[in-house]
Amino acid sequence: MGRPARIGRAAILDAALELADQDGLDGVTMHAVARRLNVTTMALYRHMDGKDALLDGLVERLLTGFPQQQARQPGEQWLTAMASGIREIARRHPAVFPLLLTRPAVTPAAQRVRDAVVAVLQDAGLTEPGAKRAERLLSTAVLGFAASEVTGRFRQHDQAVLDQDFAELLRWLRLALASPPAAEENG
Amino acid sequence: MGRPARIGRAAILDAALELADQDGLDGVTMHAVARRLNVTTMALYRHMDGKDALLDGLVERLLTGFPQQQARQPGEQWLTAMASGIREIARRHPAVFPLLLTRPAVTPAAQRVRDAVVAVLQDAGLTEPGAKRAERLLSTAVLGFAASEVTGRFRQHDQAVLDQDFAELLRWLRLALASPPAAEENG
DNA sequence: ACCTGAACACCGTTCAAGT
DNA sequence: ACCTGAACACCGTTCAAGT
Repeated sequence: MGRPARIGRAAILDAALELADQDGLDGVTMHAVARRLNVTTMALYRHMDGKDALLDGLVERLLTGFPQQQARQPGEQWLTAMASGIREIARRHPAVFPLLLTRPAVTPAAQRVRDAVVAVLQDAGLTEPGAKRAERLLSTAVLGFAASEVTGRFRQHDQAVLDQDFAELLRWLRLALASPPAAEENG
Repeated sequence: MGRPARIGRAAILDAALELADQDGLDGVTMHAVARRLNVTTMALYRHMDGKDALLDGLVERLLTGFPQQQARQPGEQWLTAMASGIREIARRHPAVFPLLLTRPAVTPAAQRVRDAVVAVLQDAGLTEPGAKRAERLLSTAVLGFAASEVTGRFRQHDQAVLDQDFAELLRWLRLALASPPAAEENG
C-alpha cells in the first residue's frame, strides 16, 4: 500500500512563496512550482486543490507571520508594534502581500489574527461591537498602506517621506481610537 | 495608404471593461477581448501595447469616473461625497477596482484626481506638504475600504454593518483632518 | 497511495504575409 | 495602415496508467 510522499502541502507552499518573492505573482504557476520540486505538474494536484487553493495557502502563510499583540501594553505601543510588523511582512513578500486585501479574511488563520486585535481593543475599553468595527477599519488602513508602499503606488516618494506618512497614519489611528463613536449598534 | 481602422484603443477598453464586469479579471484576456470585437487577437496589438497596458487602461477608465470635488463646500461634505462616489465606482466595477491599490498612481489621470483632492485640503487650511500627505493617507483608507468591501474581505457582514463601518471611517478621517500634525517637513 | 504520460483548451506574443 | 494566418512557448486541469 503506497510509497512515501515526495512532496506535501508545506513543501509546495515553500516553493511557491520562494517563486513569488523572486519572480512576482506571475512567476507562481503550477508548472513552475512543480519544476522547482522536481516533480511533474500533475503531482501537485494530489496535495493542493488547484491554483486558487495555492494562492489561499500563500495568504495563510503571511497571516501566520503576523505579530501577535499582548493586551495591556503601556500607551498604544501595541499599535505601533503591530503595524510595523505588518509593514515588514509586506516588504519581505511584496508580491503576495496585496492578496491580503483581495481574498476574504475568513480562514482560521485570518480569524485568529482578527480575534487577537479585537481582544486588545476591548482591553483598551471598547465595547465588543466597537472593537470589531475598529479592527476592520484599522486592518484596512494598515494593510492598504503597506500594500500601496509595496506595489509602488507611492513610488514617486522616497523612504523618508513614506516613513513620515506611516507615522502620521499611526497618529490618525490613535486619534480615532481615543475618540469613541456616539452610538453603538450591530456587530 | 491604408484602410479605416475597425477598432481602436477606446473600443478595446470598452470591451475589456464589459468583460471584467461580467466575468471578473480572469475573463479579461487578449483573446476574449478580440473575440468580443470580432477581430483576431493579433489585431489588438496595433492599438494596445499588450496585456499590461490594457489593465493600466482599465485603471485609467475608473479614475476618470472619480468624483471631482469642489473646494469650499460647507463642512466636510466634500469628503462624504468623494468617498461615496469612490465606493459606487467599486460597486460598479468590482473586478477592476482593486487594481487601483496595485498599480502606481502616476499616470496623468491619477495625478489629476490627486491634485484635486490636494487643492481641497489646502483650501481647508492644510500646508502643501501636509495636504499631499493627507491625500495619500485619505485615498489609501478609502480605496482600501472600498476594495475590501468589493473583494469580499468583509463577506461575513451584511450591508447595514458595512454602511456603519463606512460612516465610522468617515468620522475617523474627519477627526484626523481636524487635528493638524505637530511638525511639517518633506513633501 | 503517490507519481507520470498523454492530452486538451486556452493564454500572451511575434512575424511574415495579405489588402 | 490595418488586419489575418501560422506558429510558439506556456498555462491550468483531467484521466488513465504505472509502481
